[in-house]
Amino acid sequence: MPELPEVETVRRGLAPAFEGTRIDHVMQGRPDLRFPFPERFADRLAGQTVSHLGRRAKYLVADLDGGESLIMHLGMSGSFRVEDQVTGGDSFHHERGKLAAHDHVVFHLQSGARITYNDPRRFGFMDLVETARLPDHPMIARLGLEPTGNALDGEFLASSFADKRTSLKAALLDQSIIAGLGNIYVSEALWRAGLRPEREAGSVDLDGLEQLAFAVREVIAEAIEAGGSTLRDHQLTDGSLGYFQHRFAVYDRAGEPCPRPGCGGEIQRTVQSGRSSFSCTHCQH
DNA sequence: ACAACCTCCTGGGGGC
DNA sequence: TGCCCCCAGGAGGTTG
Repeated sequence: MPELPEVETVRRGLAPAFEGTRIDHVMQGRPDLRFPFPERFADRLAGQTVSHLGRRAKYLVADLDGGESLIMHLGMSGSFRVEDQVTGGDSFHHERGKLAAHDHVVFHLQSGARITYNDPRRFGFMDLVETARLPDHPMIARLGLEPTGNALDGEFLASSFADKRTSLKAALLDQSIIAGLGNIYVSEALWRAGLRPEREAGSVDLDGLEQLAFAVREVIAEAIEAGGSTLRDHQLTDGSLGYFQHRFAVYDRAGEPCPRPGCGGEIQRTVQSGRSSFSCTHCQH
């Protein structure tokens, strides 16, 4: 699933089609994804206009002019596609209820465009909440710092990681500390900072944490710039691909030489709480 | 409170 | 070709 850079890329692709156009109607292919859709989901969206499509961590948030916000999470395998100016019988076909495999929600817009949410594994979800109560939503309320701004620095990590016995890997995946990192960018950031994923979070000194904060912000910024990473499912909303995966230093590169100049180490895959970590045996400590 | 599992679900790839 | 097992970008829930 998409991590923050992929979700931000999706947001940028969707915003021009979504914002400022009325939602004529919504087709919903099933009653639930990871969770049940909220009551009268499709009816509540019909006739509304998306005033702004934003993002918080890995969540997309579409503010509606009726005072509610639509929260969308892509889970592991969710994606959107935008089809402009749907023409002829194809559109008619869709409105009659024919959905392609794993298409779960179709937004029919007044502009004539169609936005389709597809999610094979169905770990994603959508919810509606009063915009004023968005900060209190259970999935939003506990989120930590965005890794995109100045607030994420060594001091912040020092106070967040103090006395933490858990690994750096687990601490960086904890969305209540930094919100938006996932399995790929945690491995990449730790490699850039020269820190082992298994290292106890509370054991890193301030200098190391400053390097880590810098590495997280840098890798996230570069990945957003590149349009995210395309592994299996993630594509941009127009069907094109992000290309940050070509710049992975360690992710999914077990057995390859460490790309750090002069290092000479080998990248290894380890498993922590059931998830893969990739790191260099030589230059990460 | 914390940390290490397990779980939801489908599909792709590798080994035999 | 088929089958079976493992793996996958998330994260809430349960266990100890």
